[in-house]
Amino acid sequence: MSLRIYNSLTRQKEEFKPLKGNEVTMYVCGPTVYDLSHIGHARSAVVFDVVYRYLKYMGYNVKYTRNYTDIDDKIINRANKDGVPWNEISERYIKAFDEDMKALGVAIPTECPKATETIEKMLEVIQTLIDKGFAYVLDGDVYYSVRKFEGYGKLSGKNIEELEAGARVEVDERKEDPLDFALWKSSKPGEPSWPSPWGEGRPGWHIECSAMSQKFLGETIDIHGGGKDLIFPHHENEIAQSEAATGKQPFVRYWLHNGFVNIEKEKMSKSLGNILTIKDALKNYSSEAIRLFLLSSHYRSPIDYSQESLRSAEAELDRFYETIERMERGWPDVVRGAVNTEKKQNYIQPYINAMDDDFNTAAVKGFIFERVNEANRLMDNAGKWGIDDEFQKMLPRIRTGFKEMAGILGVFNRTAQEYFQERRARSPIPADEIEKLIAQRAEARKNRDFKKGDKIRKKLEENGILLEDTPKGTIWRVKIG
RNA sequence: GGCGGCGUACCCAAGUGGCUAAGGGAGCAGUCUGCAAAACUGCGAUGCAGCGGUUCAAAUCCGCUCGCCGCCUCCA
Repeated sequence: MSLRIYNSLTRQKEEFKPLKGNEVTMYVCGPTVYDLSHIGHARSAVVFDVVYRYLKYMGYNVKYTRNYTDIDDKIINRANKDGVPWNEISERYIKAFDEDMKALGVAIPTECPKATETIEKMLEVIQTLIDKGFAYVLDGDVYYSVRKFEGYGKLSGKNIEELEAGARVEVDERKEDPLDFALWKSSKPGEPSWPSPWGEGRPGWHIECSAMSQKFLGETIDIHGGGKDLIFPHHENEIAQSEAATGKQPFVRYWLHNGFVNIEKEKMSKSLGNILTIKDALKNYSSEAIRLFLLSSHYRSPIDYSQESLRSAEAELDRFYETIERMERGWPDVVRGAVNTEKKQNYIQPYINAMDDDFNTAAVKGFIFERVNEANRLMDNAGKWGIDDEFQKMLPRIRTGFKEMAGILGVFNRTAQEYFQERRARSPIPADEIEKLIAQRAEARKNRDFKKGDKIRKKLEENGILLEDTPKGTIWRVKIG
């Protein structure tokens, strides 16, 4: 088996083969930094983070670029509203985005260029488009002439005539065709601007990605990702710009698009007022739970952010880490036993097959929990009858498999101690107070005063603390929800 | 109106031609426990929206119907 990826352009799964040997070039549309990032941005970032990690895991040398759109109407509007310079807005939200990414454990791409740092390349591409007759200048604006590009609509499955008929955009009468889009916008007084051959102005939205991908990754790139909503017009326009400018097809060999995040069954939108920022989500749930939730369905499907689904993710993490803790506490030497490479490869094959099938992280999660069950069963038996060959053999393999996948998914990758420490940090009652009550309960139990002991346990449970009596003493954890 | 997608148990979700339809959450019962918790075991879809068709064989392919959603405008 080898990696197969669903390509939005051809609408089918295709075997993945990089253009150049072992090197993979990948570009993902980053955020427009005019406000805090929301859970939808988180999904896109996490999904492509896993793609990036998996490609590296497979041994590819991956060059991954994710941009910041730091100049745009929305940023200017926000700056005017707040009464601050435009770049204060973009810098503020780039910082916020970086914090969010760090919190979610998203690896830093090879390059994170800002649009405003790539103006020169944009001017170059625009000039080429003008020279080749794909763009025209109008009073300091430059427009792309959509009809000149044969194949416009191939990604989104649209045809020009229908677009024309259904055009809902207010038509700028000066444009040669209502479908034409801006490559360069002349600036009004007081607006941020850069010098250009056509006068002071700023770039249109679509041109930046064509310019940045070309600058950092070359004229043809292997993978281009983004949310499904970017297919039209953004990615369609990128194709038109890039392929027209370079004369090379395809601009992108594999187009990947992730599905949306709904909130309690509703689309996230400003008008509904249900935008969930990453920071707000992190107030209620751990980053690992959020990440696991995001990877629990296939990346192309829509998913629903709800209290129930996030609690479910937390319950899964609890189950996973309790198993890990049990393994490492009970049989540390066995768990750390060596696994020979050939056996390991064999053993993790189901995981690899799932990832190879268009990054099926949900199936990977399913397989992990099959192994969690197996590990617990083995440990139950070992506890009863002692360890046998099967136990010696399987436990290290299971643990190794978890570690391999944890590195790719970016979840299940902590130690049990770290995990439970964080869970305990969310305790509604101070830890020392809990410890004190546990000691009191132990004393009562020693005196066979179970009534008193149970009362303490019940009181703690009412406050969200669960007790577990183990052979090695009583441990506590924070209840989910 | 055009384009695309989805509908699998109480909830989430994998499976897209062929073993008893993964896994998680919730629930019930049992083992363990002073009692619990955790863990384990068992129960839970005779069926994959409905109806037809193709096939030796379909949740999986084809057609129709119903329901839901996304894009077509800035949007991850």
